[in-house]
Order: sequence, then C-alpha cells, then structure tokens
Amino acid sequence: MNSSRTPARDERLHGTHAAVIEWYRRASRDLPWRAPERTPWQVLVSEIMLQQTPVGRVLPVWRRWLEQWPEPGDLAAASPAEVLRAWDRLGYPRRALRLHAAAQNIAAEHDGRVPEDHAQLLALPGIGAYTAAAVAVFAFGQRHTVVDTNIRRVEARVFSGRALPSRSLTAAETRLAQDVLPQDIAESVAWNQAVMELGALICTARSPRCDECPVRRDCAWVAAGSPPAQETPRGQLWHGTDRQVRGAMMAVLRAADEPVRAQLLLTDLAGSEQIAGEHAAPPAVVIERLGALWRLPVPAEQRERALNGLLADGLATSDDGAVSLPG
DNA sequence: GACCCGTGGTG
DNA sequence: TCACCAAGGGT
Repeated sequence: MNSSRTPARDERLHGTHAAVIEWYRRASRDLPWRAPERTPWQVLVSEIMLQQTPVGRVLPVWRRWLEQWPEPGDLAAASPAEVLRAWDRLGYPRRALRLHAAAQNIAAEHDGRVPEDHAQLLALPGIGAYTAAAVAVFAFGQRHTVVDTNIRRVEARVFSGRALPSRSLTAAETRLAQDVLPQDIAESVAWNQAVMELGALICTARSPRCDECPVRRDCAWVAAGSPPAQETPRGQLWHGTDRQVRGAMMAVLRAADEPVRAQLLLTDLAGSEQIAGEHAAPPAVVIERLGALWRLPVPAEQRERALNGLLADGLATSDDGAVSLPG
C-alpha cells in the first residue's frame, strides 16, 4: 500500500480505526485474560496457549493452569511431567516445556515478574515476534505492531484488496501493519485488540461475514468484488505422519502413572498380543491409549523415529527400556 | 523460506 | 466426508 501520508488518506484511516474500535466495544468476546484485573502472567500464559489453538479449547486449561500456578515462580517449581499433564490435549506440547522454561527464566532473572521490555520478552523461550508484542501491548499497554494471522488477513483484505495473506509473513505485511498502527498509544492498543478480534469473529478465513463488518465500505477486497484467493494453502498433513504417532504416544504417557515399556510403544496391533502376555496389564486408560497407538497404520521404523523425536525434544525420558514423561 | 511440531472443531 | 483451520516458534 502507498505509505505516503496525505490528509485524505489519514482521515480515511482514522475513520477505519474508529469504526473497528467502536465495533470491538460493542461485539468483542468477554475473555478472562482481557479482564481489568488480569495480570501480565495471565496474559502471557494465554498467549502461549493460543498459539495455533482455538479459544474454546484454551479456556478450561488456562483456568486450571493459573489456579495451580498463579505466579511464574509457582510454575518454575513444577516438574515437566506435571506441566505436560496439565497441558492436556492443547497440542504442540513443546509449548508447555517452553512456557515452563520461560517461567524458570522469569523466576531466576526477572525477580519472578514478567518483564515489560519487548526485547526481554523476545529473549524468553517460546516467545517470538508476535507473542512479545502481544504481551507488551495487552499486558502493559505499550505501542507495538502486533501481527498475527487475524491481523494479517484483515489488513490484506481491507488495505491490499487480497482475499488472503501470503503463506508466510512478509516484510511488506509487517510494514503495512506498522503504517496503519495509530500513533496514539491508547488508540494503538485498542486497534491491535480490535483488528485481531474482527479477524476472529467477522473477517474469518473461510466465510467472512461481510454484512456485519464495520469497515465493509472501506474494504479494498469488497470494493474489488471479493475475488477468490489465487493459491490455496497446502493442507497440513496428518494421517500417517510422525506427528500423529508422537501425539498418540504422548497420550499414552500422559495417562500412565508408571513408566511404559518402550516395546509397548513401538509395537503394532499385530504384535500387541504376544507383547501383552509379557507384561503386567497397565490400567484401562493406558490400554485404551495404547490401542489407539497400535492401530495406527504406520511402519515400525516410523514408530521408532517418533519415539526418538519425543526423547530428543525432552518430551519423554527413557530409563532401562521404560519410557515416561520427564522429571 | 521451507519444514516440523498436536489436536479437534467445522463448512 | 474430509480438507481446512486455529492469538506461532524454532531450526
């Protein structure tokens, strides 16, 4: 987009700001990490959990998590196994380990308080450009450019006239987000929050509800006749992937109170009968998870690769041929 | 940039 | 049904 500032452009942009922020006041969701009494730690935990994970699935886990570990120091003192079990099925369990590591860093290096400084936030494990900006903005009220998938999509449509943003974040998108960010600090905070919410509720990826959009008259994409996306994103593979196997193994380990023989994790449905005879029967829940793992139609070597991946990532430990959650 | 990393709801 | 999608980060 043309970044030159003209009175006409500034006035129109101001109108867009006002319309989106007003819509937010009227239509935004009432989420606990937005409550006036929220703490920076609560915001940070929410941002990590919300990475690639829908709000509805995060809510119950977030509540339990902060009840159990109300301050960074509380989480820092927990074991990785406790942390991974509390993470439950949010997905991408590496995020849980990184949040744990971040809490330990905060406890050791920042006197147990979430740092306000953007660069210090960025230095924490599991916190990248988006999350550092989001915490600085939503927890501390600073002026930073927040660029998440919602904001990218809204700005691609409204300002660039494109149906969808590019596959990966480009420098041009970041520049655009910086260009359209209000100068006033309080307004910039409101804008970041409001645009993200607009993308989540109205300007959605699949079937946007343009008839409810507060800026449909300012939208370059609508003005162009809402042309369809040029390239469809290649879908995330799942069936038959390492990720599927790793996920099934983690489900077993989360359910197991005691270490699980590696043999039980590496066999398939065909091999399970003879294996089962050689071991004491695990609890029913573990058997159920094992059954799901055994049923996956993947070769033995893939099961080994998946387990080695879990061990390498610190999501599991192995002792004398028995596997369990770490620590 | 490309690729890897979970999980489950949904159009 | 099934591919798409979700407040990304690290390598």
